Amino acid sequence: MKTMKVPEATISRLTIYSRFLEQADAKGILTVSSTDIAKNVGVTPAQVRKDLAYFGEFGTRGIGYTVKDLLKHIRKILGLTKIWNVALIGAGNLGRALAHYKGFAKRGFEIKAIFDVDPSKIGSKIGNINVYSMDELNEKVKELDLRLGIIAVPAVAAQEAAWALVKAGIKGIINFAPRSIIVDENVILRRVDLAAELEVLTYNLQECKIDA
Amino acid sequence: MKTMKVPEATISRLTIYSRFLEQADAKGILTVSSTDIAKNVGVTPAQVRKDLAYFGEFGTRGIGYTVKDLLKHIRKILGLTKIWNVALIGAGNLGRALAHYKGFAKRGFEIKAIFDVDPSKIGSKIGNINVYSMDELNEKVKELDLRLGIIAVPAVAAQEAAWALVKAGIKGIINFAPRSIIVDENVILRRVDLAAELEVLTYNLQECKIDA
DNA sequence: TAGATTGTTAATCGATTAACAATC
DNA sequence: TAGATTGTTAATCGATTAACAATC
Repeated sequence: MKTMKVPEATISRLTIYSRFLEQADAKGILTVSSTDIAKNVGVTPAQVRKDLAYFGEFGTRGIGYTVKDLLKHIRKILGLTKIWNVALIGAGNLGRALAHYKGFAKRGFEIKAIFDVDPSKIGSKIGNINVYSMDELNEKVKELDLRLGIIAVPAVAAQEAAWALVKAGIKGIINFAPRSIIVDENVILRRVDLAAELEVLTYNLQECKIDA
Repeated sequence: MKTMKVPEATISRLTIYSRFLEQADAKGILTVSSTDIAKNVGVTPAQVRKDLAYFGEFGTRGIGYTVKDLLKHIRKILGLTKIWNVALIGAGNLGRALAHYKGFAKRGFEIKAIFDVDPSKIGSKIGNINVYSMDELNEKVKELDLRLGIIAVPAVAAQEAAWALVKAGIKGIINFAPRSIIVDENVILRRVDLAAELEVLTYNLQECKIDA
């Protein structure tokens, strides 16, 4: 293994491999080959081995990978060995759903506080998470050790929410609002545009004339 | 313009460009340059022009692009000139949120029916959308002209939901469950893994030692 | 040992960027 | 005309794939 720049796509795939490994582990499978992983997640075996090779040698030639070991290594690589506390901005429909979503906690992400500008929501609870005023963001980030931010506000409010998060010291943000936002360059920003996913489908469907 | 394979990434960027153009149009801006677009969405101007060049010549040298025209062209390219009816599988928290999410309807995607296996949910409504039994999927797909499917069920049920959608004739599917699924090769499948997005953040945060 | 599978290199493939003639 | 900006080509960059020696 030589140290070199790891493609972003490799990181995304590592999370996908880890999903498969969790399933395999749950089924009691002890060992998997790169081909097993590849078949399940829809990539080539070479791709799997290359992705892992950026970080070390985790397998045994002739045998494959020990499921539990590889899972542990990938979790370490992704920084998932501890709990990450999350600030959620926006207590609307999407925000409420994300607050309830079990998949986060299952992977070590805990939404510890929700923030909104709507006075009728401030002071309420979603599940057992408090909804605070945006004015309390700085304070709560420190108090609750919030490290990540999720923006689930309307498009017009997205940039402001991002600035507030950055100002409060949050270094990793996911933006669910359908608008491009900018942040300091030492902050990691990812965009999830739900409608955009559907739009890629419609492009492909009409392209293939399936729909003509 | 020569006809050649269009990268998937180009399609995703077109949706992002269209978001910016909508904002610009709302502000009354008549013309934008590739540099304007690029700055806003975080790519290079050459990238913008290349992406558009796959589909035609939409600009005027020395001037730029007419906002309304370019928006219309991109919508046409993406197949957004008509309404797409959507089947949503799963009436849990995530499903409920997606059912309420305004961003879909705003872009011509209408969730017309929700399906679940839970008898306590079947027959109820989420917003004004009926929740049906999975047994009714085939029938409703025809009756309501459903073209796209969204899978928002637990991981263990995802593959079964996918098969049901494919069997019902759905040709484009978005999978929100954190599990890889397979579909017929004439079906377009996209995966949205919410926790995976956070995991890419945590990788980057520990990588940069911001967090050491 | 023979069969299987890794880790790694080199070759291929594809996407992005830079540059510039065309032209408004 | 001079300045601006497109459309497009060629060059660069990066990621994927194929192949195979290493080795269990």
